[in-house]
Amino acid sequence: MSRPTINDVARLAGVSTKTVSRVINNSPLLSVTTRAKVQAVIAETGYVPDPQARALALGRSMQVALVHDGALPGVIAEIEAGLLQGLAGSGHTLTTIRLSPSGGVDELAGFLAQHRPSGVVLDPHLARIPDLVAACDAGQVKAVMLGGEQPSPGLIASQDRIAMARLVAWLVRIGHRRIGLIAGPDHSITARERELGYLDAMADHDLDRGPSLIVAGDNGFASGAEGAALLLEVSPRPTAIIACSDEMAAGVVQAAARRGLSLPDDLSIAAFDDTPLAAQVTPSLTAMRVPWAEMAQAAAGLITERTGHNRHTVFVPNLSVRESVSERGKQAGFAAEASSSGS
Amino acid sequence: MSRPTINDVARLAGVSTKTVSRVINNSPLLSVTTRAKVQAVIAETGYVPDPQARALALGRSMQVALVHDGALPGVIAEIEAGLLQGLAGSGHTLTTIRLSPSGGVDELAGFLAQHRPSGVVLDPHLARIPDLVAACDAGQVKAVMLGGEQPSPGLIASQDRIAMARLVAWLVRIGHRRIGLIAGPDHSITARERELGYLDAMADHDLDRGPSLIVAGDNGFASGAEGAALLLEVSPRPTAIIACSDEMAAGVVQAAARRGLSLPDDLSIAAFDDTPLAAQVTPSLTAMRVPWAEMAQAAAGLITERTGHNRHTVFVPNLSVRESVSERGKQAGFAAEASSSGS
DNA sequence: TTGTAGGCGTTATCAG
DNA sequence: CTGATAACGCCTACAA
Repeated sequence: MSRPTINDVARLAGVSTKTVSRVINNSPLLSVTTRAKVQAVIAETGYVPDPQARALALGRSMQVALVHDGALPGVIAEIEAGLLQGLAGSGHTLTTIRLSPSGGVDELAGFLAQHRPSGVVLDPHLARIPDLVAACDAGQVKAVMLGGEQPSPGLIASQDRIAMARLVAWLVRIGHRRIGLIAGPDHSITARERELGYLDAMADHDLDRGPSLIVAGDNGFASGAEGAALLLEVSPRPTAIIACSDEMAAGVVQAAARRGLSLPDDLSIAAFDDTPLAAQVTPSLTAMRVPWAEMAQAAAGLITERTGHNRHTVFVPNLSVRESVSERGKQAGFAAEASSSGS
Repeated sequence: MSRPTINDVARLAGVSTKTVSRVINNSPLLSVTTRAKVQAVIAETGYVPDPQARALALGRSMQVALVHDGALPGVIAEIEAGLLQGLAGSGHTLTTIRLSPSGGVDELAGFLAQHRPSGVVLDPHLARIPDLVAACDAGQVKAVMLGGEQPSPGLIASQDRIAMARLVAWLVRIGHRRIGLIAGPDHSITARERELGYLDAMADHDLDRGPSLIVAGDNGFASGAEGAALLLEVSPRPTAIIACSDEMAAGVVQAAARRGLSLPDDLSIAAFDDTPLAAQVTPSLTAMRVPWAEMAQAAAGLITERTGHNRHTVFVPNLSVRESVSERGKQAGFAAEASSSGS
């Protein structure tokens, strides 16, 4: 026979379909005996509710949508992995949709209206986040945003600003004074916070944070290389460059190497995010690790859970020390030890 | 009012719902006038069919599932991008599911039975591909496999074996004789073909292809580094190493750099796949470019199309020349070099 | 605590 | 060519 339906189960268990339905949905008002009886039949028959039928009746499909625009594939991959793990066993399915860089709002609204997912996870680097969140609210869909400092409902926060300040402080402590920054795109919330963290810390330490030390990037590899070319021209030359993404940092490495600099002795490089890429370039990158996968997993929980338990939704990045940063001042003999090595 | 349904459209157009249904599904037997009339109403009302209801009635949901096991994230990202593009505008949605490395067959079968996607795309590096394909067939779901030499229905082929042979031939032409290989995992079809291509070409050129020149990897970064460590011990030392994935090649770079080798002068490195990673390590990797995104797009077409037009489904990789390979002088002194730079 | 009737939006069947 | 009518599998009223 084909797949059993709820009616088959009901018949076999000698109850009504609604009772079976209640068992499936963990309705609290059910006698222990009927529940057990029904569950036995379910187990026997291998019955699984049909998501399509449920979606039709409910007006809501059991899928969560990951929305991104194709930027920072490494971060997206981490998020996807985290979501997949967080969703496993919840009966939810992961659907990925890619917004065209422009006019994504209508696309998203259309998708929501048509597919009515139970939740949406927004890539932290997405432009126009506020509009997108609004679209989700309008569509009665739980939206979860990843990244951002302020803990708020529907936000899995990461303290990037504080983390960046700590990174700078650490560089200062090991002797760096001229520290350049390759920032991310303005529209990215996390990119802005990282830049603010840099400014905070440079001010705290009373260091030069003039515009010549800050160049704009778009989080991509090429813009990292271009940014490095710019920063390596300023004089006095920075002894360290922080890039706001792993890809840009990889670009800095390549640009520096092509100019004949020896890394990390002539230039220290620090990255942010710490996706697998950070450990895979040479020299491996010291990077602030943003736990994207864990954050995504938490996001999955937020969407899945019936209760709006806003438990542990603030994450704090921590430093992965690798090879790309060296001490400054004394002799650069202290080869950085790989405290945490990637896969 | 809420979203218009097919009935609203029917009423407004003064026809039956079935007629509207026929319009939506491009049924050939429809008078031009009624079709036009209905389409006008559809345009006015902004009617969009409900995928859930359609899925329930059809017993098949308009989604295609990308199945992978988490290995080679770079390749998966490319495939995902290609699918997203190929699916755009087709009304299909992309669902990603991750199989646990073991026992994935049951997982997949369960998913198919429950969600009845219109198609499944299988990651080329997945173990147990045959079982998975069988599961798809059993579930009446179109399965498309990416990679593999033999063009066959449901296969988007890539001539990896030939491409690898060409890569080797090219290395030989520019002076390399001792060429090591870091192979991929046995269970991967593409990995096997790449290894065969290497053996073909080495035999053609009558070069040493003894077991000491071939080490097994798992496509991951770490295994590339480990493989390199092994290959750099054999004597005479290889002047070039081919890694069967970008990640492994990146590992070779790191391992070589840590031993103080200068790249590409002391060692040439070639990669396979040519995901973004290949261009982002330093030195940038010369790599055989496998057009995963295009292949995935073709896969999407195969699933989407009503007709089984097996058009252009064989792809051929081509070489991206970058920095990691250098010509080898005719004054072949591998022996001298091997002894001079032994760790 | 459990059952009955009806509807969610679409498609297929089978007449006209 | 077109249109009633019955599924598809589940869920939410409303009763009992």
